[in-house]
Amino acid sequence: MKYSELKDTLKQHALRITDCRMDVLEMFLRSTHALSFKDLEEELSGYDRVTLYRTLNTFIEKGVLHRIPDDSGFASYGICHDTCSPGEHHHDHVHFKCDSCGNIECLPKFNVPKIDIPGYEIHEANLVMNGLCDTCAN
Amino acid sequence: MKYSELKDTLKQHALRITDCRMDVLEMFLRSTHALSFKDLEEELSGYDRVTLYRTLNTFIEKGVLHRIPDDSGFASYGICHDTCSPGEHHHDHVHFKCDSCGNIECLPKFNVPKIDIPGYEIHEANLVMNGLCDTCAN
DNA sequence: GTATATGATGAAACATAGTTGCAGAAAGGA
DNA sequence: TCCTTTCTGCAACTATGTTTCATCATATAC
Repeated sequence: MKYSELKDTLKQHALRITDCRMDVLEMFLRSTHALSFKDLEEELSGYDRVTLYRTLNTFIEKGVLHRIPDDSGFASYGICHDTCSPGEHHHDHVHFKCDSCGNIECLPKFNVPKIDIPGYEIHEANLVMNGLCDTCAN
Repeated sequence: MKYSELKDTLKQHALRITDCRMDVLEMFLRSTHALSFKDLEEELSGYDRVTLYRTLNTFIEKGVLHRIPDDSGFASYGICHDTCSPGEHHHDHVHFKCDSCGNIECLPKFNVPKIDIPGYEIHEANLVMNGLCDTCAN
């Protein structure tokens, strides 16, 4: 990923260009799967824990990343490929967590089916699947 | 809920009859929605935090309760209405969390749609919806 | 009913995930 | 270059959940 492209991405989201943000963003764009806080902390050990947490939260606010719920309580984060605006995320894709390697993937090809519940107002739907990914299953 | 029925339920799951388990079970059977740890702690303040956590974990192991994933990291728990055996849960119903009152409900009438991902082996699927429940929406 | 083995409880300490306040440093515009 | 804004690092704090161990209760065998 080119430095100038990373910079443009940050600017597009009205974010200041800082070392930490550049490195975090680069790491997400390079990765094929979602990243946990632990992943970031291990690879970007030069930054303070707090700064990494704040960077993640800022990215979520500005629509760069989305939080992926996980039954184990560990949060993971994925790049927003859709058109997410600050404060408003529109993700209707399925997430998958491999029980073997632990990787979490966004599956943009699979949409969460719309379910209508009478009397309820649905704002968001998250579908997380568990099992074995194509690498671990074979 | 009758005392004798609660006792039978515990016995059916090979669990010893204790005050804490009876009270926790009774609370779940009485509630219309899923309960968080906080809910339990507030209402059953006579028991130690640790005991409540252990009771919940035991119930999950034995197939009495199931854990409901939540984007905010707070775990919630719901009664297993299906035929869950110790160590093996079979839940294919949808969960709903109200953004207004915070209540989490199991929706046994709505099943999680089966999605087949080529090369993947799916063991479990969780669908959590957010929005306004029928009480808060009207 | 009493003894006994097994399992449950409470208290303290520990572990982990995430947040807040504040001083100093860096980014970006004038 | 100056100045305002906002990031960063550090320390301390909060919240959620777990482990250890001594004590106590439950179920079962006698």
